[in-house]
Amino acid sequence: MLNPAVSQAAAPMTAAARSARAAEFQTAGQEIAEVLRLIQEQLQPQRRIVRAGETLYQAGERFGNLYVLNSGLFKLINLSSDGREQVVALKFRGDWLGFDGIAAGQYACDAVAMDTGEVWVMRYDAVLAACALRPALLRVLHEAMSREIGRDRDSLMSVCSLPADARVADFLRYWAESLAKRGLRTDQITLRMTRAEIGNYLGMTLETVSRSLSRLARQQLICFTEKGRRDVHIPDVMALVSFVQSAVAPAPATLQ
Amino acid sequence: MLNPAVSQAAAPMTAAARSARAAEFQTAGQEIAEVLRLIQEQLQPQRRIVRAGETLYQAGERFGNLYVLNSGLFKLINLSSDGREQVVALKFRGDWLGFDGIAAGQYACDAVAMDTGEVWVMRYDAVLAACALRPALLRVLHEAMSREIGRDRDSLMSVCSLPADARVADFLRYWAESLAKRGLRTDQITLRMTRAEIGNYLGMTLETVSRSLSRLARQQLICFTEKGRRDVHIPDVMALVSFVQSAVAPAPATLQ
DNA sequence: CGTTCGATTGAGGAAGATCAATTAATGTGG
DNA sequence: CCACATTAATTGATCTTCCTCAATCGAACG
Repeated sequence: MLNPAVSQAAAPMTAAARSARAAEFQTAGQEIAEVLRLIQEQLQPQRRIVRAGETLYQAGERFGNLYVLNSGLFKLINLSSDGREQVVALKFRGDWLGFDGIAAGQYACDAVAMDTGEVWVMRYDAVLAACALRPALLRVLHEAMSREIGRDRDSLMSVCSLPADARVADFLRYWAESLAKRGLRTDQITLRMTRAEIGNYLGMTLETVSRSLSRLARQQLICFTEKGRRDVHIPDVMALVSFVQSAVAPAPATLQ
Repeated sequence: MLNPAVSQAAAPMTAAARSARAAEFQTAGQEIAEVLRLIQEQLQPQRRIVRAGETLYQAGERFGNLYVLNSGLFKLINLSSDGREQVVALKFRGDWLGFDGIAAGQYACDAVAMDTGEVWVMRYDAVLAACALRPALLRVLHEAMSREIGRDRDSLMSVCSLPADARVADFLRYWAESLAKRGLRTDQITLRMTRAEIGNYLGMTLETVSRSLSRLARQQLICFTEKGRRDVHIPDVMALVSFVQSAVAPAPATLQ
């Protein structure tokens, strides 16, 4: 978009940087588990099993609950007043859902499960009451909201400043790192979105998504499993990071 | 981008819809004033005058304060790990700043004043303490965070689903409505951003911003004042809304 | 009054959208 | 389990939007 697309093999990363990143994710995974434990203890939330395609809440619906994802995967679909609709966020284990409803007293988007999962349901009032007794819980709540703000802005930056291939690469990186932070396998990703949905999320057409994935595969940054192109194997997440960087800082022209 | 650009004069809006929208903004303006009063009473924040160009906090700086804007105008500039930087949000009277710092314990962006203004400075801990005593304050805080999440997503949608001209129109509409909600004059806007900054915020080049503004002016959706092209006169905000809609729902082909 | 920075406008080119055809996966009823 | 229908994905050809490069103009400022 703004920057020239650079189609090049990615630069490698040092082993030190690699293990630092891995350690960071490991502690993050522990934190997520701790937070879930705290929520469970303090709020005794109602558990709800959702299946792929089920809607947790819908845009316009009266706000009242907050949700925490214990397992599974959600997409949030925003609708504008003029009828556009778009995937604006993805939610993984440990993420909260429903914050968007607090401001106006009604949810601003649809929360749709992309997989079977378990959601913890809590009345917002009950959360507030528990927070009043347990400051740690309030801190956790605010951290979650703050993280959501930060993530939304990162999405905006990706869409605004990266060319299509890098945007897809950054999307895969984000997905892989989200799994890594939760202690899940990161080399094999099952994309539970169609090309059209990915494109909708990233601000491009499904054809461009398909072409970008093909190009990334041709450059060995990803590979498809033998059965189906829904599963993506990422041999090295850092290579994706480097690829995005190389697209931003185009062609250093043998500078050192 | 995703949708075909439609260059047409905008459809008018009913007087009823117009006044409903105006009333909505008036009550919003009162709410903002009330919220500011509540904050002032409960927190007795330290006041700080900022001048255009001054930085309230910077990315990476240790988090500790939250801020509320009593007057003036701020931009938030996000920086990615690979060096890209982008305007990701604008802040008006009554808006909070600093939420992005809660999650990681350090701010994630630069907050830069675009105008002389007054900022209220509060320790995050002090805010939490006050919230513990006054549930209304906690509600206000959460509403502000929720609104920020919602706004960020609207930005994302605009960038992902609108062609350049509509994106600029939507930007002007957002700015005008932000002023309207605060009881300020909405027909005359002083853009305190260069074309380059606007383009950076909207994900397009400064030339495209310039051309889009020229086209909007040619269609009488905006006009420039005699002195300078920094001031934009918007004769009818609703016409901008209609223009964006017409770009989304392309050419109904004389349907009715 | 020249210098500088920002804005405008034009010409050409490139990334990505659109249209279209083909192939692969998924599902359905017999 | 297969034939068929349906939906998703890929790939190619063409067209549009917007980016890039460049020149000009205007405003602000020392």
